[in-house]
Amino acid sequence: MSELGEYSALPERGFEAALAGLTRKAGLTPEDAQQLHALVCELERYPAGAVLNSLAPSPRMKWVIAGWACEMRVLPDSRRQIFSFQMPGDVLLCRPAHDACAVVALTRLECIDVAQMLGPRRDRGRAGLWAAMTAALAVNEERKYDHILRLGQHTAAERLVHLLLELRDRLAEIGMAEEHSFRLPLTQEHLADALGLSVVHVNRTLKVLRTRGLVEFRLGKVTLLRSEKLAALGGREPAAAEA
Amino acid sequence: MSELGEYSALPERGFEAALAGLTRKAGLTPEDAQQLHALVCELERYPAGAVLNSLAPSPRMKWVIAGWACEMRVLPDSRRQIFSFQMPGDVLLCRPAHDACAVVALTRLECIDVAQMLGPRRDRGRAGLWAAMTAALAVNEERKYDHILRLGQHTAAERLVHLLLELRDRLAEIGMAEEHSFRLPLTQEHLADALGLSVVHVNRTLKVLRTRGLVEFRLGKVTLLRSEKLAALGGREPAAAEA
DNA sequence: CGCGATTTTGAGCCATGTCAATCGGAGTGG
DNA sequence: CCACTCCGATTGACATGGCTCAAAATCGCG
Repeated sequence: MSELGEYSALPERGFEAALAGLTRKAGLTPEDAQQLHALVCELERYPAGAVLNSLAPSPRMKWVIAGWACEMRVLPDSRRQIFSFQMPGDVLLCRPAHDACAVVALTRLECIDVAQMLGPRRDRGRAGLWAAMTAALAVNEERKYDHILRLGQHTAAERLVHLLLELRDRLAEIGMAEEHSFRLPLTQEHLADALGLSVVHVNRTLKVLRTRGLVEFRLGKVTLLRSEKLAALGGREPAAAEA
Repeated sequence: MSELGEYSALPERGFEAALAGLTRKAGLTPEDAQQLHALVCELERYPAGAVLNSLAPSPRMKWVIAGWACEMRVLPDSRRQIFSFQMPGDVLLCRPAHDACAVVALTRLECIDVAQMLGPRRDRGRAGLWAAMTAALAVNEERKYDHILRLGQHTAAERLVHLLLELRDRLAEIGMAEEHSFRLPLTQEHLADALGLSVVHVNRTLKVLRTRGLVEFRLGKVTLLRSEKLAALGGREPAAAEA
């Protein structure tokens, strides 16, 4: 499990991104932001590949500052399904390991355990933060509808494009995407596990998209071109003619 | 959209089932149950095919007493995806129509608008009910993980069996399933839309399962035989040899 | 008894999976 | 600096699950 690129070389930068993400999802007040900033010193760090599920029976909420994580489940025959990806600004719900899914760090991960921070003093002016975290969690749930749609109705190319567009938009919201490209610390195998495809087919599909001049994906960097065509392919606009 | 069988011929029967379901999910106190019973007079009724999404911008929570519903989304090219099924005892979240998904009644449906009932008087001893409804909603969310797994990793037969086993267990919890069979007011097309398969292939797969003596599905009644084999197929047990 | 909805079946095609080999880059030890 | 190794990306050959089109066969209902 190598890391395609370093995330959060600058902690402050990571915090800004995470803050932007949470604000977008939940409308933080400046005071909330202040309080969050004060908490950064209590950062939790995990190496790539770490499993974050709580050992205790009660779930824990963690606010991601830097790095990527995912929810996944592994079947006894080693098939794997990734349910969602989390990036800075997202909130993770870490439940006991035997639960619906495991939470795994995909890169080096920095986060704050929200329950730990807010739980004990929830009523002393931190209700706003709590609500924000909950709202962020709800956004995660919303995305599951898109994911089910991808898996149930989309073709391989559509799934790939649809997911990449989602990730681009989310990264753009936290200022981690450029106009036409963004860094993606995922392996083609991760994409395959998320999209219900084989690695080989993900690769072939990427090749097709590359050939059509729509998507570049090399060295952890994704470039998306011809947004209109892509949007059509990803099912965001009424379908259009072929490229 | 014809109805395969009448649900809730006996309102009281429906209420008992719904109560059992909610209790299972949220641990109601006897007082809570009493309060719920008092609310039954304010029942909402919808015909099969009705769309329940709220017109108002705020979401509404509805407790299903009798009948089936589903969350679904229709793509511009008429592909359809069903995200979840709801039966008595489940709680529906009806959001504005342009949202992530539509909520559609699959049979005649009877339910109680929880927000309407509990919202205004939430703090007067009804907090328990509110919590129960929220807990029930969370159970719905949990099931989405299984659904994603089905769509992403399972073969047609596995998806079908896995879904039928889920529905059987849920019906059993509310006393609406017999030892080896239960009534299922769904069309093969509904199953197809939920499982990301074509109707034709659902039909063929059912035929295979029928031939193997595992599943009968006729006239809205499902019969499941040889549970061990089924469980293995549905991925509930470590895999076993062929039937 | 006829109609619309659903279920079944057949034939043929295409998307996607599997198996297996190669390639390329990054890190490691000598 | 080179040989080695590992992981991930690519590619080819081939198998097959699931889709489409189209037509019967059934069922529920008026």
